[in-house]
Amino acid sequence: MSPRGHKQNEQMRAETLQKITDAAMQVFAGHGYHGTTMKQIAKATGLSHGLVYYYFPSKEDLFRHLVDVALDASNATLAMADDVQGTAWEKLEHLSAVIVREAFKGTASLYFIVMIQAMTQGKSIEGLMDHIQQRSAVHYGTLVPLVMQAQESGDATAGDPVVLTATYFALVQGLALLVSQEPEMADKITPEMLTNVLRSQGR
Amino acid sequence: MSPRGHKQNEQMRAETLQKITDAAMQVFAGHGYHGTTMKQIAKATGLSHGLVYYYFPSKEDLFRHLVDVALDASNATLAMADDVQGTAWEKLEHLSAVIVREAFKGTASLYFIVMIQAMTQGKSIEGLMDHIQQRSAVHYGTLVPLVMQAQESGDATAGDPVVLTATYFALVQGLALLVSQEPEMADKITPEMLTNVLRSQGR
DNA sequence: GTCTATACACTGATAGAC
DNA sequence: GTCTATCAGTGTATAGAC
Repeated sequence: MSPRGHKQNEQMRAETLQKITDAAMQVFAGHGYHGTTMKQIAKATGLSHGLVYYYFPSKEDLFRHLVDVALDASNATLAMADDVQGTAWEKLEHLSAVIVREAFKGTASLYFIVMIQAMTQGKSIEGLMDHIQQRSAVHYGTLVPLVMQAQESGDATAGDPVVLTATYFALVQGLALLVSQEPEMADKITPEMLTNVLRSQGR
Repeated sequence: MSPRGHKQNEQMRAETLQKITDAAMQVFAGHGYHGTTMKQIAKATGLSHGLVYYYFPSKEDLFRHLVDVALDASNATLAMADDVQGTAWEKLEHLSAVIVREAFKGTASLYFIVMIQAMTQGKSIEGLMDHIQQRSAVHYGTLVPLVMQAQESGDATAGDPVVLTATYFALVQGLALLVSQEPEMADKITPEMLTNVLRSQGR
């Protein structure tokens, strides 16, 4: 095999992997973990049933992969918020703007649904809940300090910053769920609606 | 059979029905619709597998029943908010207080999870989504007018009242999801956190 | 009303041809 | 790498005894 042949193979493999990931995200988001069959996923990719097992050893592994994809995306978005310049409050405003602009539309919106699926039916999947909890801790690690800074400057409302951050996440997830039911809502959500849960009265 | 015998039978029947409903709510909330087996439910009630089918013709019907129980509870809570005296804003504050006090603890918290299950994996259940959408419309019917009044008096923030109401519901659902993952959060949620999404700045 | 036993369909996963 | 054929296990639902 020539090096080029190798590279082509690897690229093909990556493409197929991506195709399976996308299709699986779509199907899982619609029917949940247990409600989704490997045949459905295979059909959605246009590939054969057995081939999916060639890329993922089991349905469970495939689902775990999707959860990690979703968590990676969340991490990336949160990390980005820290990179922009400005006060803590401005960073939070920017984060909210990015979420409203990107997270509720297209494929990204499915990430939230799959995460909710995992949270509400992941009991049967060994260690999944713990995995999510651990990786979610990273989210709090980046957002809580920002909220605390915003509290010190008087922009954010008082109270336990961890609870406040959790509320912010809760609203984002709730809105994602709403949009999944009524897609036309996606365009009506504004960044202010997100920041309002953090905002101190009188500002 | 004497009339008394009849009554006793009916009461027994009602009790068994309630027992199945409660157990099913618990199990479905933990594993989702497809992830739950009728055997699990039977085991949770302590009754036999076949008996559950004597009360509910199918797993689907049982699940539909649970969804309706949850929707009834939501309706009752919202209707109660309208009954208290005071301004529209005070009614909303009262509603938030009731939700925080009751909805996130005990059995009531399972209602939210089952509703979320239904929304995120109900595609396979014929007509369920439409049913939910229709009954949810009633929720909006009672809450939107309240929000509009609160906007006119300047208590609630401006913007499409329907979207604002949807955001309120989204936060409640998101918080219910949060509490299901971290029960200790239940005691840290305050009514103000709910009303904040509606509150106009400067009040 | 309640239980046990069973029929039947489906799904996750594997084996082996190409 | 990709496909088809197949198996073992499980789940819904029913039948029939008590």
